[in-house]
Amino acid sequence: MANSQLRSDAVRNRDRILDAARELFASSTDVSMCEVARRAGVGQATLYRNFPDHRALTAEVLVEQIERITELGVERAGDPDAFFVLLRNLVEDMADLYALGELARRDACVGSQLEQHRERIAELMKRPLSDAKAAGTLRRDTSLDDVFLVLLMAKGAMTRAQGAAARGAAANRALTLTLEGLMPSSARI
Amino acid sequence: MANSQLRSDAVRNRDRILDAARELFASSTDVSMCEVARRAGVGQATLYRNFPDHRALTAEVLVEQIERITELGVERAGDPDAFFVLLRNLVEDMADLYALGELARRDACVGSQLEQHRERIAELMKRPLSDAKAAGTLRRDTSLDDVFLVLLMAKGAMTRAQGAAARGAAANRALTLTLEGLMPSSARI
DNA sequence: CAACAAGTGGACAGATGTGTCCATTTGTGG
DNA sequence: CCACAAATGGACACATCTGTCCACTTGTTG
Repeated sequence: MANSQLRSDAVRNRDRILDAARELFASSTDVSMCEVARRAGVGQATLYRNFPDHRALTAEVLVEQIERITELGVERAGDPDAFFVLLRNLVEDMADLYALGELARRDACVGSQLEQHRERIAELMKRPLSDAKAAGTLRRDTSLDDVFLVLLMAKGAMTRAQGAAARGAAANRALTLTLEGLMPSSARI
Repeated sequence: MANSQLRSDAVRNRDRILDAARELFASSTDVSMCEVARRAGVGQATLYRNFPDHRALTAEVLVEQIERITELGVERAGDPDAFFVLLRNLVEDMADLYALGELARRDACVGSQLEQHRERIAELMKRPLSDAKAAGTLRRDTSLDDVFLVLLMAKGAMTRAQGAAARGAAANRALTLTLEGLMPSSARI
């Protein structure tokens, strides 16, 4: 590990910084580096040596989130209704770290890091998507792009909700609407 | 009018400021007062006399948008498929002034002004909503809250789209998904 | 336990944004 | 056309955030 070259206190500080960042990013989009440092109980120099700028810190926390989500997903990969389970999981994870997605979008870390995110989710959902279509539980014209659209829609649904619980509820309702639709089947085109 | 008490050049400047604000707010969420003043070709003092702070300016532009949207809607009020037409209109309007919604959410102008917005849209959609349910073109368990959820979802769908056209497309796809659902009717619960 | 390099904290410079102030300009009513 | 109040513009004081620097502290290794 690269970590083994770090002094023990340096490792501890790095972890503290990431913890603080995770906590702060979860609830608010506008967090200054100064604030992160204070919350972590370290000086600014320490923060900036570990993460050269605001973007780098965001990226690191984002990557962690991605890892967690994809790991969680891989387990269900074979499952017949994996598509729906995974989708719900993704959406719920977003509810936990709502502000982070917001942050990632604003910072230009978006370019490299978020594309990676996208790629991994695409990889994760590909099989379940075609399985669900084959099983007849999903409309045949559903595309991978639609999956991302649904994620964004769920994210939008959380906008006005306060607190992780309310966000989760809103996201779930949004997902249900998207899956089942508002029109009765008899009125469909 | 309160305007009749203003000097003619003052009126002109006020309009210029609002024009500039509208233009800038349409494309970006992060606009400084300084920038608005420069774009409008007025000094900062002029800007600040008309709108005491950032919030006041946002609110004014927001109110204008609300007026336009609701007016547009009132015309179709009687129409049998008014619900769907209005929903699509609202969503498309949001695509035009995407950043403004974002701005409104961030500024605490949300409290009073955005609640008003909500109220007016609620008033506007109430009739069409129950008409559509009565006509059988809408699921009977659809609530007014769902309408707002759909708006937020459409807004979310626009997140990654660049340019008004792309945003419009994303929003429309989102609306279609929400109305028709991703599941084939045979697979519904 | 000593010596040294790795690591640290807080002060600081520079950039950017907000809102205020006042000397000067410009419409307007008589 | 004049006098005056309304309106203006840009400088400025104040706040906040970013990222750097350096004198000092602390872990580590022999």
